[in-house]
Amino acid sequence: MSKQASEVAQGLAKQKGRTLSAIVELQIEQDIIDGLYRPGDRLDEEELAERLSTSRTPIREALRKLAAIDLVTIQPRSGARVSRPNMAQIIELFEVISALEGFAAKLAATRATDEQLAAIIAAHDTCEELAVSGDAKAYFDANGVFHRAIWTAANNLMLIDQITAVDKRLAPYRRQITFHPGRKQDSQSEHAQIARALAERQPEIAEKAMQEHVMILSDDALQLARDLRL
Amino acid sequence: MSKQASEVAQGLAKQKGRTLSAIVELQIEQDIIDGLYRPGDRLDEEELAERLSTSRTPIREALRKLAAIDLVTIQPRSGARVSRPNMAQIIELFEVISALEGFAAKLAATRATDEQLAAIIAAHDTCEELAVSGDAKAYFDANGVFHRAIWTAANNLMLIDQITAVDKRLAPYRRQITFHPGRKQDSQSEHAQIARALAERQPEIAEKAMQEHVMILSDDALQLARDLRL
DNA sequence: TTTGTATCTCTTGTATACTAGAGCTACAGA
DNA sequence: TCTGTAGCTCTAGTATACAAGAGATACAAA
Repeated sequence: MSKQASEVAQGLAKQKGRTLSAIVELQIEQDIIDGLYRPGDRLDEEELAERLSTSRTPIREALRKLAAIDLVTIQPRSGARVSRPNMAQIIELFEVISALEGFAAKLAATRATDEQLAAIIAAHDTCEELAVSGDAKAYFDANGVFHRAIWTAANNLMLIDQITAVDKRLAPYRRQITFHPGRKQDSQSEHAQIARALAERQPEIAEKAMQEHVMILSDDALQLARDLRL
Repeated sequence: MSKQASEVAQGLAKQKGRTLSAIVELQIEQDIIDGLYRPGDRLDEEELAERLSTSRTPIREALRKLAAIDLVTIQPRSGARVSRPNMAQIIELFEVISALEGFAAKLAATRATDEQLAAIIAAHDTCEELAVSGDAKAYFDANGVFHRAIWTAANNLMLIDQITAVDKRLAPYRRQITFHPGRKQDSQSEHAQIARALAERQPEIAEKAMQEHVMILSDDALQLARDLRL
């Protein structure tokens, strides 16, 4: 885990106007989302401090912030670990995000500007191409763009914050899902249904379609979590 | 602001198994929710440290955590203030919480145990009594109990976390709403509608009723925010 | 009077030193 | 061998010292 991260860390040019604490926070968060640190991994303060060439103070502040959004779990006098939700909690998180993303789709159906709608369609088209030709990683990224385009079209920044927060916690599990064979095709037809509902400005249909789309991911994620012996 | 808080702070018996940092966090959070610190108020580290009889370190960690959940806003090298969402953001937050609480009601309609349903009805009855006889503060608290009973009946802990997080941010605005004359009666009939839908196990109706109930609060909160010249 | 700038102050950001509790280790007794 | 406990070690929690940037202040020039 240390080699690659270390190099990334060295590349951290001291950014202006940002505190070390904030830079460290972003770095650790990204490492967790990227899977460099996996759920359950210990996050030793001194080790991190050395790796990121700072004192423990900014590390501690960063860990506290990550703990506040539940990406990290701190046991008093024992230390920080990457949070490892159990199966029940993963299901619950997917339920929450399905509700939030469903709501986003519902709002988007009535509020999306023409440009925002166009962006959604464009993202959908990209997914379509990559579903056939591209590699799994590319499709995963394109999928993210599609979803975020819908969040944006809801025109509610607080909602985006909220979805993003939950999304981060699910990242370690959600990441691998689209790699499953056959899933891409299914996902595409679901996306198509959602995109159509949005284009036709049908809030209820868009909401329901999105909710179901997300909950199907939940099943896959659970399978994955099971494979990882959670 | 300092007098009352100071006394509260002195009352902080050093709790076992809890870090100072955690105690301080809870204290500041409660002070914000209680309205002791109002949106926009400056949170001076040294002043807080003296008030709570600690060094700056636990204060800083607490403030960082509160900033992570957006209850506090930190401007680098300038300090922390109680977050002050603008009107648009308040509306957005109410939209988000209406979606989440609506979802909770929907889940509760199918998942609530008999005991949980009984608790909801009981809370509703308490509200009913207080709407007629009690003071505003008592009604506000009972209202909270009613809502939380529904969150609980959704049987999804992550959802509760999420709702709670948003609820905290709205606390300064939501707090005064039930004080408005006449609102209590309206609120009660809405509660009755929700309770009935839950008892009859009708998810869609419960969801819609809850969503509307919350969005009506939004209007009141906005009026309040306007009065406070936000 | 106003505006620009230099300096100074005051708070925050970071590092380091010190304290203390959790959990491991090793040894003694059953 | 197993179990309980003493103590030891190692990391986290807290305090304090030091650095640095933002914003205030005061003065000079237009």
